[in-house]
Amino acid sequence: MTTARRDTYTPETLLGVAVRVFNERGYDGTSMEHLSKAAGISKSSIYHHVTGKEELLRRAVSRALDELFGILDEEHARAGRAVERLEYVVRRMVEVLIAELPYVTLLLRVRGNTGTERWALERRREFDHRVAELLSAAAAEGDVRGDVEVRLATRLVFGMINSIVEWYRPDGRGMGERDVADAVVRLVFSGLTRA
Amino acid sequence: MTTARRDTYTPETLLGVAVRVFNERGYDGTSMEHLSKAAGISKSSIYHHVTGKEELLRRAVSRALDELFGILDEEHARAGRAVERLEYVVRRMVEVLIAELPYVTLLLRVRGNTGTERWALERRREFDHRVAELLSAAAAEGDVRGDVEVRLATRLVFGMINSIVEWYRPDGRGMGERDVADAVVRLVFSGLTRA
DNA sequence: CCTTGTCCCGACCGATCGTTCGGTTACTCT
DNA sequence: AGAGTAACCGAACGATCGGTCGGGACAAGG
Repeated sequence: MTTARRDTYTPETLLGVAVRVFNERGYDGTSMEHLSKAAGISKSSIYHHVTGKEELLRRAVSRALDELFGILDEEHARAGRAVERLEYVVRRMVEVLIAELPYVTLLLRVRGNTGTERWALERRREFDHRVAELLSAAAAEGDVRGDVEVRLATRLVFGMINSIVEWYRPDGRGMGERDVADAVVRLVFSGLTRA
Repeated sequence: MTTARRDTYTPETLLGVAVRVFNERGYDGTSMEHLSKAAGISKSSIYHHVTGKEELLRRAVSRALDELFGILDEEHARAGRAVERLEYVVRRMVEVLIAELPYVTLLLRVRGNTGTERWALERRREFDHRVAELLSAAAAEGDVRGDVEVRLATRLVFGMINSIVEWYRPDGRGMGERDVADAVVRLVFSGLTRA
């Protein structure tokens, strides 16, 4: 049992392949046969590393959820004026979305057909709720406009941020995560209109 | 062949049922058996009305695309300052999304596994491009900020608008499409920050 | 009455689904 | 050299997939 090992799969490296295929074809649209072709091993070999298709999904969405909830525990998300904490969380969400792009992409597309998917949807709702509370606090402190309902605004802002997974591709020397985060923060807080 | 007919399916009424199930379970996650249960007729009877599963998808996304492209032909989308045409298109997109909610929802979720899905993706890209041109024109006329790239801003605005299908439910006397459209226009052009 | 066509059904098709199983290869450790 | 085991494979499982087929119920039109 040496530490150095290669050109063989671990659950983690197999997960990388699976998540990529899941995102290309959709979870339901991906068969174990598709996964085996993409991984270059036989269908039955996959079961040597993981218990089945659903474990791959669970591992992937867990990783994404852990990263997102981690944001809320960071210092800048817990101290200061609510509007500043909100801006920090928005910026960090963009960064996490891009850093963990395939995993978050998968998370944002689950429909709720299996137990794992329903659990993921529930945790997502919990995260949304935590951010909505931030926005609500910022409104109470008078730092954001009061003529748009908090719940509605939260959903629209989440919609903007989450849409990143639909088009961002990390091709060399396009825009970096910093550029995207800046643009999102600017649009969310100041809008399109000329400053 | 009288005109008055009822309590029997037409391709259109069957489509309504199918689109609802597609949105609940995902297109790939929906079997013809699921559809037959939801429609209350046998699986084989479905083939009396439509040629198969994919025709249902094609009819649904076509309807959504026709409504969206229709916006661009309306008078207010073709005359006036670009920024005003853009605001009109944004508002009308929200209205169409809500009026044709299940059909647009399905359109926004296609992945590209079949020919029909790839065609839908292509037409969506074409629509996005048309709106991006509007935003570009508004920037050239000096009415929107120049420090956010047009292509990036378009995608983010689309992300915000399209996210409506993920949470809007037409339950009686919640917020109407007018409220949502107002909020979207306000956020897109002026942002969250207190006016 | 009988024909015609609409609407629907149960039974069934070959293909593919996620998963299991028995066995083989190849490397590590003693 | 021999034992143990991690990584892998082909073949096959029952279930379900999208779709086909021949025929029955029923109303309209002659």
